[in-house]
Amino acid sequence: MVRYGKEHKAETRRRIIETAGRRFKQDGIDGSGVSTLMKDAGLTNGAFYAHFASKDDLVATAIADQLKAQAENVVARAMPGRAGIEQIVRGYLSPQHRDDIGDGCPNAALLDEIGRCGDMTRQAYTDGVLILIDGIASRLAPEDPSSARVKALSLLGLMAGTLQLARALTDRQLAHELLEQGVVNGLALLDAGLGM
Amino acid sequence: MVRYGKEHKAETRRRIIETAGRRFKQDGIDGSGVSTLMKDAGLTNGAFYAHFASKDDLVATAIADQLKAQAENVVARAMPGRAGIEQIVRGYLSPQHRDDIGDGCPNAALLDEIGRCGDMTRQAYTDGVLILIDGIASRLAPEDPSSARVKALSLLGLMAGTLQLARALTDRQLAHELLEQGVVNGLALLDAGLGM
DNA sequence: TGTACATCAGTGAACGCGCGTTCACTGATGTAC
DNA sequence: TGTACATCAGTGAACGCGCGTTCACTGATGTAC
Repeated sequence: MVRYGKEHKAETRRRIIETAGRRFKQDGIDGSGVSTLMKDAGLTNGAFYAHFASKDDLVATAIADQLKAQAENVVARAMPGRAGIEQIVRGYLSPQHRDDIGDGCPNAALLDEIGRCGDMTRQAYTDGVLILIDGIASRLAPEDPSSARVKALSLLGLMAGTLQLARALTDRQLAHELLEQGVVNGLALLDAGLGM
Repeated sequence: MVRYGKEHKAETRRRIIETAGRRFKQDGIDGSGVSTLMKDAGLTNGAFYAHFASKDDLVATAIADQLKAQAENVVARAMPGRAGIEQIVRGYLSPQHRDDIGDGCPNAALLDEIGRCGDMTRQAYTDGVLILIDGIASRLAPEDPSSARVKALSLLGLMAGTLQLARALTDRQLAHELLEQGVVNGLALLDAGLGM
């Protein structure tokens, strides 16, 4: 059953990182045990430490991976220019995204837990979020993306907080209205930047 | 040592709820064990179930209490009218609030974890957040507060997400710029509502 | 080509520990007579 | 006023369980001769 070679091991590691990313988003970091994470990847708990130094190591790695995937699959694939950001905002603050935590944004799923993590994880998060943000900033100000970094970051904060709030509310109708208001707010934030 | 009477027991219960609220915000819900929560209140673990049916029961109670306290101590005590909201936004998105999680906003500290909780806790949260929000809405539109509910809710989402993001970043300078941009965004959101 | 050995990804049981919860008990307070 | 008993807030040990982590072992694959 067990195949051999560096290639195979790297593939297994990748599988653990991806399934763990999904599990963390669904059940939280503290809510996901090593045995469960390994079972998700089709392995037993003992193999974990051949791939990662500790659970913290996996947490940092999985968060970095989630942000990278988001930059590549969501931000980079959106329509070019400002229209792309509008597309991103509408997709982010949609009922589908609200109801699909496992495939959704790691910021919305984990931000407050990340804030409680150690330096290593928070550094991995910071590096990852900057990559994500630069994709948005380069659409906001193509000639000078770094000037738009903070604005892009604040847009992410708005979106993540709004989605978290929509997920926490038991009143579906109110949550829906909140998401619509969030789109309005997000787009207004963009327009305020045209003269920057 | 142990005093007697319904009065005393209610006082003890109150102390548990308050210290637990602080501990949850600092270490997370999953990160706070019953023994630790009771030790915080100066008691031993065994007494817990004389006050609460389960940990979930305390979680729901503490979250409701936190939101009520925020409505009373922050929102209700701010300056009257729109100036009060501006005061709230600036205080919320300040470095002091970023660095004081224990005394800070329960939304910023716990929102994504609340989203993963059961119906009972999320219902308690929803009820509590509506009280908090109504205090803001009645400043936004004194003649018809319910029309401004969603807008007030979206302002809370913006503020909570921005503060979480500022807490998660290891780059203090960037976090500071984010908070300042968050204030700009929050105030712009208010102004967009004047013609409503 | 065949055989002996080295490599190593993954298994599964075990470690000490803290979790949420239960319960027999303590001892101070309040009540009855 | 004094004594006997009832009440009950809180103690602290114990329950089964899952946590993160360790490690002796398995068995398929690759290498040497």
